[in-house]
Amino acid sequence: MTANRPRLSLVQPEPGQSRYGALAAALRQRVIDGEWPVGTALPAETNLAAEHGVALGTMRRALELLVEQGLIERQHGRGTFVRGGLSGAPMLRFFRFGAGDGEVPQSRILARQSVVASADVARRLGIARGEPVLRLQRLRSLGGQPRLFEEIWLPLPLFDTLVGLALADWGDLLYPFFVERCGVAVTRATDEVGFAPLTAPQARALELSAGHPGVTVTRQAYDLAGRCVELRVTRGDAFAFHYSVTIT
Amino acid sequence: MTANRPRLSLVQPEPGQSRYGALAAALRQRVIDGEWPVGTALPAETNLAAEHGVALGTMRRALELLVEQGLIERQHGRGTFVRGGLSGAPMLRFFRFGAGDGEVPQSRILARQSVVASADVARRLGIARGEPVLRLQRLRSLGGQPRLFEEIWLPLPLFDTLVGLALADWGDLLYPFFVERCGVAVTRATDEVGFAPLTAPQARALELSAGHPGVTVTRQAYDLAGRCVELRVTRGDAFAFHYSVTIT
DNA sequence: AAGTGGTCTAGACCACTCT
DNA sequence: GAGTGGTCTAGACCACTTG
Repeated sequence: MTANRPRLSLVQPEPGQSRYGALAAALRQRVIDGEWPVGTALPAETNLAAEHGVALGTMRRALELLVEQGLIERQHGRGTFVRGGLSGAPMLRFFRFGAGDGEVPQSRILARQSVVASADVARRLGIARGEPVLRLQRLRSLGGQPRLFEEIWLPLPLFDTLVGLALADWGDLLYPFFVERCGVAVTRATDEVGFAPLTAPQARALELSAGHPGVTVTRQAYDLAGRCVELRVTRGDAFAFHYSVTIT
Repeated sequence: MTANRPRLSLVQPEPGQSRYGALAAALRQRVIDGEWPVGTALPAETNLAAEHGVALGTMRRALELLVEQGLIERQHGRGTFVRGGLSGAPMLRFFRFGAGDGEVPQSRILARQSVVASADVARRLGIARGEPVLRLQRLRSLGGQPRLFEEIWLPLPLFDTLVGLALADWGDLLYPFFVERCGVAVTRATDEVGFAPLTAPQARALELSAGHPGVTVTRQAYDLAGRCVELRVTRGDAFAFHYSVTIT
């Protein structure tokens, strides 16, 4: 009988790269390939070190790197786990609305269409112009009061399941919903914040007057492999906007 | 003759604290106490380790902590240096002005008064209400065009030298100026961003019309020891506002 | 009690900078 | 070549979690 002992898989750092850097890259790839799904535990560090034929300290250094990058999470006495994607309602960190502080907003899809990507949308999604995308309009409310108006573009082969799904089955938070229905985990996003008066349709959706001062947050969201999987433009009342930064 | 050999100074970690954590705290205190001024080099890690009677790896861990905290900077082959305070024109990262991109704005002090701190100013500066402060109004321009209007409060025993200093001698950047004239280095700051229409005087200073959409950035700046050494409220044109964040 | 990650040691060797 | 920080090793022991 053949023992199922772990293979020795050596990692060769590229010239100028450290061994722990190469190890981190290799482990990252194995996570991307689905070897350890979100929420599951990696092998113990001693086993990983033995498997790759490096000292324990070197493997620890590699794992620390992945922790810094937000890919994994370590818990003393329990293990090393693959982190899930972004989950909260991260858009709300920009806004302060009177009552509902920390409360999850209700979501309502106002429109859904399959369209072809315009030049601008294609550029931001990193796809070719004319590729099919799913376009959504969405209104988020707190305490019955409309607060955020969103336009969302999703690349289409990837999100096919959402094209026909009954709108009642959609969740109030999109990112956990993407994981559940499409297996897409958002792990990183960039937000760009700007100021502009609201157009008439935007203002109407938010129950404000046309030309009211508005904040625009343009988000590009990426999955583990670095593909852009969502483009979202959110608009809200500029007077409800607030944001804190610490600089060092 | 007594050799000037370095004393062995043991650091006792508090219960529940790691040794490298205690070491980092001890080194931080020595920096605050002025043992190694801004820009100078700390002793080599081997010497520091020997001086504190710990292994090299432990000392390295402590130094890594201080690097993460932004206190020091390490350069391969050169040494470990105490980081200077914030220096650039960090306010400008919020704004995009047509021509002068990356250019240092001209500054003009419009008003300077010694006053007593109001309740709000005192709270934000962390001093008692009624304490003396220096209040400034300052206009920053790019290419001759006024761009930012600032109100600044400085706690007064600390900034006494600035009370009578000829306004012509002030620099275009305040933080390097604070170091030079008052020995105060700003090492950390928090910014809070919000929108509000400009009041008539604010708009006048910026050559805009009263009620024009404005951005307000409220900054509290801190020195090495964690004291708040500046409160600054900056106002500018909302249409020039832009900001990027990456979330993970 | 067994298994996990966290701390600490004592060394070797390498890569970079300055003179 | 001398001095610095960066990498890597091989081990010991501790602290936390779980069955």
